[in-house]
Amino acid sequence: MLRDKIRADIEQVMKTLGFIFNDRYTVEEPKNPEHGDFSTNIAMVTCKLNKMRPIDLAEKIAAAFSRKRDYKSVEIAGAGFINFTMSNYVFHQLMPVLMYSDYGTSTYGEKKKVILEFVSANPTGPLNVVSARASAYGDTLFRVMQYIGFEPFREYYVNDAGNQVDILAESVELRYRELHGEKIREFPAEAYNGEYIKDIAAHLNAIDGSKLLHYSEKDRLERMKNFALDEIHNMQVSSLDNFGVDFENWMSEQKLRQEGSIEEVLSYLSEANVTYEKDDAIWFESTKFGDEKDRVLMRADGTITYIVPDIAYHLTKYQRGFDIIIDVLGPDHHGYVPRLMAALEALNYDKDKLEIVFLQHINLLSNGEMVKMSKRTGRIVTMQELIDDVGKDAARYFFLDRKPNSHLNFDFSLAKKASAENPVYYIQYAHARICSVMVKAKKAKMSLDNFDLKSLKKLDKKEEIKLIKKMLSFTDVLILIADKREPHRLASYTLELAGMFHKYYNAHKIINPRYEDISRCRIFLISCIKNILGISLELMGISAPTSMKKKSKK
RNA sequence: GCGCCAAUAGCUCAGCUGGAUAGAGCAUCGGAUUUCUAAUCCGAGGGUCAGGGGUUCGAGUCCCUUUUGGCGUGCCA
Repeated sequence: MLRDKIRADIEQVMKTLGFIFNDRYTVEEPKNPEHGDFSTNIAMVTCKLNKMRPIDLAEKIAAAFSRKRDYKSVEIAGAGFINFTMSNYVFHQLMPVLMYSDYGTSTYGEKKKVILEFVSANPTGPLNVVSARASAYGDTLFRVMQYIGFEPFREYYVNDAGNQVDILAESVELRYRELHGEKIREFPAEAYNGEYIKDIAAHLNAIDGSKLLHYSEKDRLERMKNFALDEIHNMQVSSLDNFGVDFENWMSEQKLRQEGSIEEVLSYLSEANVTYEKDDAIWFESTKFGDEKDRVLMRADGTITYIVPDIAYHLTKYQRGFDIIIDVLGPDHHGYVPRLMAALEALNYDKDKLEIVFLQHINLLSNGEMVKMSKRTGRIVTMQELIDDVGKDAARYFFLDRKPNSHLNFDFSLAKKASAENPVYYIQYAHARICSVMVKAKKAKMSLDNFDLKSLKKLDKKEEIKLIKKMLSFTDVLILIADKREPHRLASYTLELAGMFHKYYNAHKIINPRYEDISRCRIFLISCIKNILGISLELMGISAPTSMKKKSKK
């Protein structure tokens, strides 16, 4: 927010002085507070353009700034940095916006339509912790984008057709027949073997009883497939709901197929002249577009491979008019990107609109030992278990607070124990603490009614200015998150703000009956902090409690 | 073999389009409550940013290379 002002001032000075510049320079907040509030490298970046030594150029620019009231001091340091220290009133003047309940919103996104596809786990079992990571990531990115003026749309693609779901049906069938006294000697290795399959079979049996035994195999499996898909879908929806995640749309592959999209894709590709027949199969010449080998579209037996509906699905994203298409995928899918891109290119779609974000795997540990997860064997830790044990808030924070592209180790048993030490409590505590102080303030008859904004100048402590600065940078953080698709930055930002508050709280008394003016200014300040913590938590899908229940110490 | 991703403190991880003395939490050790919630705060120790080159005023960040690990390289999805 302030950064824009500094940039504008810098460019105005450069123009007045007749110096050449481009937008390659930066304005940033130096780590070292001795270097002022903001710092720019413009003299170093443009010295060659202006044929001057960086120091000399910096001198001239700084001199022009010294006449501006908003700047307390402008100094040159290092190889040619220009360090700005703002007058305190600049911060104070901006403070009222920090109180707005929609502080940070903007029109930055220009109503661009964004489709965010995430989770999209196979409908063959309960969601696992990997989906929890995807949920936390996708949903928070969605909320932030929406907050700053994009028009995002959450979508879950359901692979409810094809091989995997046939195996699902067969797995249910085995358990069903078991219920009817049949002994299954050896459960096939490729079948789904989790307890939930038994539950589904039992549920189905409770409804249909033994009548399915008299169906033809085809009809029976069809019934089992649809029943299981339904049950699992409900399980997934409920876990996601418990995690605070909703989708605008669930796109069914079955439906896509029924609508004839498969035939469409096949004919488009053949019209584009990029298919051929070999070994009785139909191939897509994806190598023409950078893929490492050609891909089969239709097998000799007339069934299609998964990539056809996948292409069809992606075409709908274009046809529905999205400006930005974001796929959030697991790392085991990166091999498939080139063939998808190849298809888009072959069909003349703008592949630059499609962005793929890869979330790296989670190494799940239990008591320090690696847990191998597999849906088939049923050895998985489900998202629901995670929510039950760690709590929605902590779980969301935990999975959000790391950049998408790094692997992460998650010790499940540790997380259960350590939940009280989770940073999310630190943040929530800051929020609750402020609420509590405000209740106290009310009792002390110190309200913000008739508050004179001019008195804010009494907030002149170093920590106070730092806090205001931090809050003013919130708008920049949100933009950065949306642009770089990195919602983990919100977790870090919120943690930092909470930390700054806790330090401030310990260093300075907020309510002091002897200094009512200052007290009221401080109440104003912490109200702003509370506001922004609340907004951040809401964007992360984490609750903002007004009080914390004390847990007994161990 | 080829391709993608990663490697930062004992552990888990940050590090904004390249910026000045690389940070936080946990763990370890030592302190703080006549005071608005101690789920807090203050302090200490702890680093060859995997190794080596390069680009430039300046590299944890960009490029090349080596090493290590994960994943991919199906007519599974």
